[in-house]
Amino acid sequence: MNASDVPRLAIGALAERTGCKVETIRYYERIGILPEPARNLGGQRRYADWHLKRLNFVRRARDLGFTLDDVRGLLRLVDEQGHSCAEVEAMAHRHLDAVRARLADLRAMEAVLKETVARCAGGAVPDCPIIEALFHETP
Amino acid sequence: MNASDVPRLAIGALAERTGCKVETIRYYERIGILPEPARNLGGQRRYADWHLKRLNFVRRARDLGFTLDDVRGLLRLVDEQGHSCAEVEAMAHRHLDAVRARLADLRAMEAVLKETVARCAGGAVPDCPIIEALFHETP
DNA sequence: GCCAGAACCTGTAATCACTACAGCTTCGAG
DNA sequence: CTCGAAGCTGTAGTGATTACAGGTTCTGGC
Repeated sequence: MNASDVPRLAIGALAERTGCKVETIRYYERIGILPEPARNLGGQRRYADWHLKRLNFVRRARDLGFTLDDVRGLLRLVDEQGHSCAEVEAMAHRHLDAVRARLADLRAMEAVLKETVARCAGGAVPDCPIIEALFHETP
Repeated sequence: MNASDVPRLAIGALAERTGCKVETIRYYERIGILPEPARNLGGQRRYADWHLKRLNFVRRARDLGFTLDDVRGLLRLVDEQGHSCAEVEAMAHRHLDAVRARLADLRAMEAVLKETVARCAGGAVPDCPIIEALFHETP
């Protein structure tokens, strides 16, 4: 048995080391993102080092905005044999495109909000330019 | 009775004119965002022009990223007497800050993704730099 | 006036990615 | 041995829709 296969981390310790919440870890197990760990005699989860690595992988991918379904795909590419790096690159590139689309949306939102807020003079609501804009402007 | 109070629009027509889906309109009614319209003899919803205006307001605010709770707040400011424009401006400004924070997040994500994807050479998965990055890089 | 099919009705469940709770058991330090 | 922290399972709630299922009503052509 490899040293990294020895189950020793309790779920709280794993949470602390990965920045995930305990509930999230159990959730990932339930939906098949994180494999079931060993249990001690009392029935509590005990994680090995490879669980730690895998969960960190998941968390980093999530931080970069990949969906859990994306993560499932990435993990499958990691686990199975015979996939080319190009498949990973394609997934990442699709995701990058999605991020850029969202960025464009947000930039447009920011511009409109900034412009609208700037017009506000602090008068009464009936004449508020922000309200007016929402009522009348067609985007 | 004012002309804009005459109930005449069916829900489908309202959906078409606002860009909302029919189900969304019924949902807004259920959660109290859009007041209950009149019904015809057969029990179908018939909307007046002010419903159209109000729903357009909601849709524009949502397009700018306000939550439905924000929208409720904005509508309250519009409906009630005695609120100052400054309250609206404060809400909009808070929202603008949130949008800018999200923009910063996304820009960071974009940078990491771009850099990571660029390192990919198309080899086999075990050596894929994207996978490596996810496994090993600490953000 | 009749009929087909489109539009509408209600109520409920699914989505996504968690988060929170209730009510219990187990662990580990003193 | 005791006690509080940490863990367990199962379920329900979040936000903002969307998607049914299974029924009723409307509308345009004949």
